[in-house]
Amino acid sequence: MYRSHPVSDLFTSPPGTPVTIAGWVQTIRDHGGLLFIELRDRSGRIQCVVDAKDNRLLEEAAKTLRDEWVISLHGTVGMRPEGTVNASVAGGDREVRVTQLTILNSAKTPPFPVGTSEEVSESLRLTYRYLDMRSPRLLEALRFRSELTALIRNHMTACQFWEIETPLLTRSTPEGARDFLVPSRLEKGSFYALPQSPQLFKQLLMVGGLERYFQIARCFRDEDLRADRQPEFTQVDIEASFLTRDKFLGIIEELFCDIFQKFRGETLSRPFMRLTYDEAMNRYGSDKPDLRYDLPIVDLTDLARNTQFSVFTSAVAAEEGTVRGIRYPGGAALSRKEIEDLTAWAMGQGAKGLAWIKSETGGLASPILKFIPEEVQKGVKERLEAQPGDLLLFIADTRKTALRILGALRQHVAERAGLIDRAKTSLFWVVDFPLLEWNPDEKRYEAIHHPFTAPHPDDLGILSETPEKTRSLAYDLVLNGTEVGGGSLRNHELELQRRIFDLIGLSEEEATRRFGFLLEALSFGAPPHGGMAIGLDRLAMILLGRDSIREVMAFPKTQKGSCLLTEAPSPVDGGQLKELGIRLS
RNA sequence: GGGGCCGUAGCUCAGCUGGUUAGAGCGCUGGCCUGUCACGCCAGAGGUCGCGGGUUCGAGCCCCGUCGGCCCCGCCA
Repeated sequence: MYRSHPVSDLFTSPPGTPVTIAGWVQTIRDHGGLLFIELRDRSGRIQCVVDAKDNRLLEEAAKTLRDEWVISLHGTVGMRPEGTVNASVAGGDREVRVTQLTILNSAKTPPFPVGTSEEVSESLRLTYRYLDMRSPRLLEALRFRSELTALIRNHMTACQFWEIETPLLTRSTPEGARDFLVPSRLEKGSFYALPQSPQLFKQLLMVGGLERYFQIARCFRDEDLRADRQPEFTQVDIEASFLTRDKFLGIIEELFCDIFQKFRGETLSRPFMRLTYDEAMNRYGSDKPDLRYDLPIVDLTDLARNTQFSVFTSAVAAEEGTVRGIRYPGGAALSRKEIEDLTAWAMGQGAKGLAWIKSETGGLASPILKFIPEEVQKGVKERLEAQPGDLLLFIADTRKTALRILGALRQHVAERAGLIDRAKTSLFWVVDFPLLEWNPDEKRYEAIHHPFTAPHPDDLGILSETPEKTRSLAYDLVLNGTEVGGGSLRNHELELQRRIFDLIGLSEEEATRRFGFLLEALSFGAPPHGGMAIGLDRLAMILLGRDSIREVMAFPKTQKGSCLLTEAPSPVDGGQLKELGIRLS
């Protein structure tokens, strides 16, 4: 027998319990004749004692042990003598008195300290991921993720959703992200693509009458990486038939209530807040604002018109021109240099400049005040609800640019001013996204969500005349300023789907060539349906408070998409390429 | 495609204005030690300063290129 208990069970075992435990040697403290072996398994660590005066041979064997060797120990649980209790660790009040030691495997000296909190470069940890995994930090993340996945699976199954797998070898759909391609041997010159998401399949499942589907689905996108983006990642993919948008959102809300109850002990109130896209953009300059703090963006265009400040007046005179501002609580304390840095930061975001006014106990202060009439100053102060000690910041630009920069500035300011309460949860829906967006480069409309998204029924009348003003039935779920999920109701009527394809400049032949199978499916009695995809990795990352998605994946890739452990991607030998009919240029 | 930060012993780092033999702590190896828990004490080994080129009497340090890691913009329906 290798073991009778996981280590953490011993923390509550009564003294005298005979136990066999197995794991890795965390450390050995050799006092010459008396040895302490700290044994680690995935559940925890326990101190084990070997005493030469009880068993000299055992003590000699124990002396040969080294860190990270794999051993099995037999002994009895005992309480530590008075004065030797370590209150700072779990199980620090007891120890295992060893009577038998089996060496299961030796180990080379690890390239970095294993299982400690010491910081080691991430690239080294990725190269030896299996060693890094032995640390509580990574074990906790992987255990949490497993429990999260289990809860989602149980919840969805209990709600009558069926878990269905969809193909990983599928066809390329050039709309959207870049595909990873897989060459076909049987049909040389043709390629499969790895799915960016199971989007089309889940709609086909609805046409197939499955009514409620979900999947913990791996997705692949060949785009540049970020701290929260990997080339392969996991989505909780969901689709359902015969549900209105609000009914469907309710189902997702129940899932998130379950998640927050179990993992945060937090009871979320339903329904979740619904923010329209327009509200989110106008008030917070982002379609995924962090509402753990408010700090709204304020429109000052009408006031700016009545100044002699040419930056403002010329911006306002331009098409779509606007002046908007934001409060930086406590920002009046910033030095000239700090304000310059802030300006440089804003310009890095694409701002042409950053106008500012300090709100002090004595009144306002700023180099631009001389261009601003008294009553306009008063209006600005009131509208921004400026308190003494605040710094007021202004961007004059087109509406779109001004909002985007102020949205970024809002986040930046909140971080700097320490306005973000980490204990808070901000979870809400953003709804009524626009359906389409004009792409000036390609001179055509593009789907904002994806081309299967249904237009808002109230806007069907304006779809043809002003496509860009048409709202859609798309929705995003935003958690603490991160989009954790998004979806939409789909076009289940063939004619409407054809109209959308037409609007995004997809000719009938092209639409048939790419999505003919879907269009045909829609013609065979597709039910009203819609769904959503939740980013499982991101959700786990946020719930654990980690700042990188790599922290919640067992084997993540680097920013250049390589796996330092397996050294993928790698060249392949000529024979393999020949078989596939591929010649490298 | 673009911007920024980083690369010195197994690990984490220091290394001044370019100066002679590149250091520390931890780890490792050997020895001692019977209540430690970052055990302690003694001794020892350990370096392609990421790589290539250049400037210089002289480069870990300056310049150019390159490789790798991280963060960001673009990109990610």
